[in-house]
Amino acid sequence: MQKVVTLKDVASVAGVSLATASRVINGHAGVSAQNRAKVEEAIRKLNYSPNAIARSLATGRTGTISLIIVQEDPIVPTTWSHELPIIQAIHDTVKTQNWELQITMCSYREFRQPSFLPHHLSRGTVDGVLILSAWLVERHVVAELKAKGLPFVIIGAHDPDYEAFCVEFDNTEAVRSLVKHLRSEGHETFALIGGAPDQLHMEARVQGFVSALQDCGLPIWNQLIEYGDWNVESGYALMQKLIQRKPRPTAVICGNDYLAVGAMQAIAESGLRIPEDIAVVGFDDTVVGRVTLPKLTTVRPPLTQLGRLGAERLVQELVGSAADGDRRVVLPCEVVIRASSKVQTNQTNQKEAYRP
Amino acid sequence: MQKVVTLKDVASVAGVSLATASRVINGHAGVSAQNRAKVEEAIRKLNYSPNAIARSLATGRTGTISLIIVQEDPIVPTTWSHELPIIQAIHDTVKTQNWELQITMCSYREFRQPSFLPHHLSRGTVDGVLILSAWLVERHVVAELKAKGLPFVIIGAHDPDYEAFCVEFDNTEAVRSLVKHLRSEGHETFALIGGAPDQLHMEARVQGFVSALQDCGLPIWNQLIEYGDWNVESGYALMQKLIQRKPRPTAVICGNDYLAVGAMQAIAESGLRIPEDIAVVGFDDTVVGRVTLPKLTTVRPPLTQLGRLGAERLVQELVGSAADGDRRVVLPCEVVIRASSKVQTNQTNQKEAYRP
DNA sequence: TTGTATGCGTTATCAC
DNA sequence: GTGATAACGCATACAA
Repeated sequence: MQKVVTLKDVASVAGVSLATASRVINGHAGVSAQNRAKVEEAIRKLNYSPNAIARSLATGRTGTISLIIVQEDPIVPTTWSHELPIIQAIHDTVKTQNWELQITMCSYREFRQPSFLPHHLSRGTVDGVLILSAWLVERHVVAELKAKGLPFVIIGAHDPDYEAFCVEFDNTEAVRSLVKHLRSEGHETFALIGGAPDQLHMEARVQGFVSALQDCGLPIWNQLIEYGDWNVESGYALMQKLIQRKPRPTAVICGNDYLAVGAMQAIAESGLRIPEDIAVVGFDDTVVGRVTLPKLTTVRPPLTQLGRLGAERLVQELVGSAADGDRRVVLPCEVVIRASSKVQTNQTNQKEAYRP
Repeated sequence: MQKVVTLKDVASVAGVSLATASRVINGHAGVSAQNRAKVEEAIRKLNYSPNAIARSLATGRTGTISLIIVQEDPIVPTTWSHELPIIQAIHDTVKTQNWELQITMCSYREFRQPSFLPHHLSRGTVDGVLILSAWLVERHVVAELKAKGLPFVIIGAHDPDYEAFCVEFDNTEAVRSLVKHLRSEGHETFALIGGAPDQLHMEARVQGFVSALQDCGLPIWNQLIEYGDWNVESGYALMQKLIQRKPRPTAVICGNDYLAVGAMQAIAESGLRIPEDIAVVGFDDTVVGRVTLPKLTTVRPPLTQLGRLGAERLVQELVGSAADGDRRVVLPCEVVIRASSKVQTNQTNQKEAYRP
């Protein structure tokens, strides 16, 4: 337990006042080169580093950002694969800009409670907040943050009135692209299976699904939409139901790759062929979609970009350099077409580079 | 931006001194019931909550724990699936005990640099440290933390001298169990493929592999050990090499499930059967092992327990209730036997419940 | 350019 | 029981 060295020590060793030492530390102008050198020497000699707590108390700024990760309850491990690149990008961006990151995870249920935010943020230990959620961020949350004067950014979701800055990706357009692709493969009977319908991205995908079918002039009764969980088992079970339908769908869009893999298993067991009898597409481009046979057509959301943009925006807000741009940023997704939705014309079993 | 209410406001509204108000807040004895009530009333009325920063400065304690996640460089997303349950468990444990969690990720290369820890921890903003790593935590890191008087716990690794408290799981014994299982299936020629050999758990697995073969009385030349990355592509490539070997291994133990899936693809392409010609087993029990055909035998490490125990231990240390037990905790793994290593005797295609 | 003095919001140590 | 008051370590307005 080494004696903790304070600014006072530095000042006395350097033979200057506390104020001068402080000025050097903070790079303020108006210090003679001579004194500056002496202070820097003392700092090195004493191996001094400022106490961030004391500094925070004096300045009113903490230098830390709170990341609130809103999750399913109970937690679904498979959704993690979707959130991780976002979190990673947030972390890297925040750290690069010399901010600390404090992470809190909570369920959507907890997050909605009126007492959650006050309890979590009343400590005065953070300067800004990032909310990573798949659900609507309700008005009272936005109001609470605004009342506290805490800058915040919503990542992956938005608030009902689009009052807050948010960055999302375009789920609607992604599904529309999938439908278009499947349509070009000759499909006419579509189904959609997904996880919890209360999540915003699911809502957006359903919307894309419906609107795309309308655009194609396909009758509404062709819509077959089923909800379950975000996992393999759910995909399996829902697909079994779909196979019984008349007319049987020939193209199934799944809310994520796990659902899709489950669906593929159900199709294979029933003796039908993929994609000849039923085409399957997933969402998220996770590794499971690359180890199935056939490989899975899927959607690759710009997760890293999402996290980076959200974090960058918050930091800008915090340092006061935020431009007055659109409050809502919607990023496009990339559709990755593989064999599960496209009948191979040439037999070149193209090797695809592994993309994490 | 609402006016921030301080303890002074509470005291004046309650008509007592700062000290008395503080005593009530902190639940100290020696306050009259009458004054206590008045203060509590004022707190409610003003919606007061203490400023954690000021409190930290006064007490010298911050109430936050730093979690340092040491990762591959560049980051391998697949290792995340291994770390996530640990992180989740750490988070939940820490939060339940009313501590804040500050998370930092860094590469092993960064972590090793002598300047990393000082830079990261010199701010005085954390009371304790959790290190989540797959690599050896070097002496200078341990020394640095001890010098700072910061309690810390190593999760998933250890230091060279076992001076620090650490919690790991038993990789050696897990591989020994796998070998024993495969031996009982009649295998005599074993191979091991894994990721980076510098990681501690890989080292331990190799050790288990070698010792188990010795125990079985199998000649050392039968050892076939190959290293690559932790992903599907690596498993595919390494397996292709192994297939060429004479004698050809009939049982392959893979460092994780992704490697195993890649290996299975290579075996399938070569026209060999799993498990009749070559048995394959993985590690980690991730979802990919449940969507392959046949399903993958694997090892399920006690990840949640690992995180919980580590975090609990640190908290005990911080509140001074740590018992003087073993400094090293080694948790057993569970072997999950599926069709990729066991020739089915009965044709009941048993449905296994999905376990995240 | 430099130093003195005050405040940041708490806790804790005294006297009372 | 209670209330001044001195820390805690730093930043900064102000005076010099």
